[in-house]
Amino acid sequence: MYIYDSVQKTKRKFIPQVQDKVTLYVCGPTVYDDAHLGHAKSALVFDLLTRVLRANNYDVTYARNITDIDDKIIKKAQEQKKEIKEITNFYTNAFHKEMDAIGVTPPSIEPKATESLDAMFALIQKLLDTGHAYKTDEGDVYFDTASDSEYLKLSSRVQDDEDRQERVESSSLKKNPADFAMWKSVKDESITFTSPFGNGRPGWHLECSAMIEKHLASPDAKFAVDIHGGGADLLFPHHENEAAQTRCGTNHTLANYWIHNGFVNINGEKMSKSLGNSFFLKDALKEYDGEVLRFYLLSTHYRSNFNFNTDDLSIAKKRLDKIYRLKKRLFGLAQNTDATPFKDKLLTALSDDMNVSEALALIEDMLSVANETLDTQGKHKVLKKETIANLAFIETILGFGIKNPFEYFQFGITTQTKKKINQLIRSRDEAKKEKNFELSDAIRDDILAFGVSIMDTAQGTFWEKV
RNA sequence: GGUGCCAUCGCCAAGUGGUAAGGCCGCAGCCUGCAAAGCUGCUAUCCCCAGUUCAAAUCUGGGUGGCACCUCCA
Repeated sequence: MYIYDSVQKTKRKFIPQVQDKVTLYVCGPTVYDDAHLGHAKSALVFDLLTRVLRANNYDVTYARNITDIDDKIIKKAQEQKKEIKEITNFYTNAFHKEMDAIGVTPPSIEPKATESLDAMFALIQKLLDTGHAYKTDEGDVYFDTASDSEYLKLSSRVQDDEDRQERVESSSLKKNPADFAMWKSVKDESITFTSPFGNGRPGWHLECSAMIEKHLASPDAKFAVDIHGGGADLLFPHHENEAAQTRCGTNHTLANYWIHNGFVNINGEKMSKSLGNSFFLKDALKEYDGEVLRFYLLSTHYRSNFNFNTDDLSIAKKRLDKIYRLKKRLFGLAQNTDATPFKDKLLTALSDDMNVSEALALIEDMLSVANETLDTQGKHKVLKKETIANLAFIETILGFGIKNPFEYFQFGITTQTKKKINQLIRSRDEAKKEKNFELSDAIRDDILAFGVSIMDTAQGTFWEKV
């Protein structure tokens, strides 16, 4: 297994701290709004990573947090005159539902900020005790970046105070403009949490360090986790600050390997909440099967920037269709999980920093060989058995082809329409039997008008949503 | 202004020192009553310039053109 480490900027052989066991932590969503395609991409990348690790026989503990304390959540709660919990529960549930729709396996642990306050308090206290943090007269607690000689090494940055001072609204009470809040005191009426440091709420970066310490880190481990991941924009300041807190407040370095996934752009522009061009996952799921979105978002290497457009999405559908068509040809045959050369090659490709492009090329080749053999030697039992094992492995490791192949091709078609289509197909079959091709072709046009295509096979006539 | 990433066929996209994967589209053919699906065949020397090397898309230097981060962000 090889992983590109985005901090060392090189591909490294993956060696976990404890043999056969992997700890993985990924920064999850702040639950104040619907998930967009970028959230989907990130979740898919780390879903694939855990699948590949598990296929390599690693016992993976995968934690992805839910940030349910945040200024934006509080703001939304106040605007809508709702309890914070009401907001966070709603979006957490929506997130889970949408992740399920694109085939993302739930993480092993899903810690929430609201359930990790004790761990956060402990970390703040430790950093105060060791002189890495200080409390201001206003009641805020800041991390003292000057006390950490390693600060900014993670993101390979150089300190640029002058610039930062201009750009960041800096509190005069901070010792250094780069210092970041771990605890923000709150004086107004907004919802606050009680802490040994007064009422207020935690800084964003704190929760990840605290949760990792609480749920994943072994007491004497050199690294708190084997792998830490998230979107490329999190490297600075979020991960830099997390790393500083863990380095100074615990006896380990935060992570051995860092993985940062690239962005999803729309029309060449970064999709972001502030730009207002977000494509929400829930909207995409109305138009497309979740698995098509999964295939599309995973079809480009995880580190590349990804330019979303519907043309490429429909190409992704065509490619996924091919997997399902082969499944249709083998429908109803006994499952098996035999070892095959194809499975070895696929695992090797994906174990090389998740080379999905190579994996897809291998799949295309496997599909061609299987289809060709089925065309010419329909009773080739060995080929059928092997192909079924191959398809099952594609399902397990990539999550492609998990549905009933007939239902897959009926996405978005209502029961009523299905009935009508089936009636028309029966009429057409009769016309064909009577060699009345003029009539049968006319009926076919009627069927095509429903936005489906039909195909005559030895097993009968089938239709597919285009 | 600082830091970093990228530039491969009409489009999407691997490959990162050994002589250009795959997909879409297109063309030709097989199959089909005709289609659809499936199958077969065909289509690039890698942004520009210079250098290193027996050998470079892959390394180095210089251009040009995109993009990202430096502020909440997956």
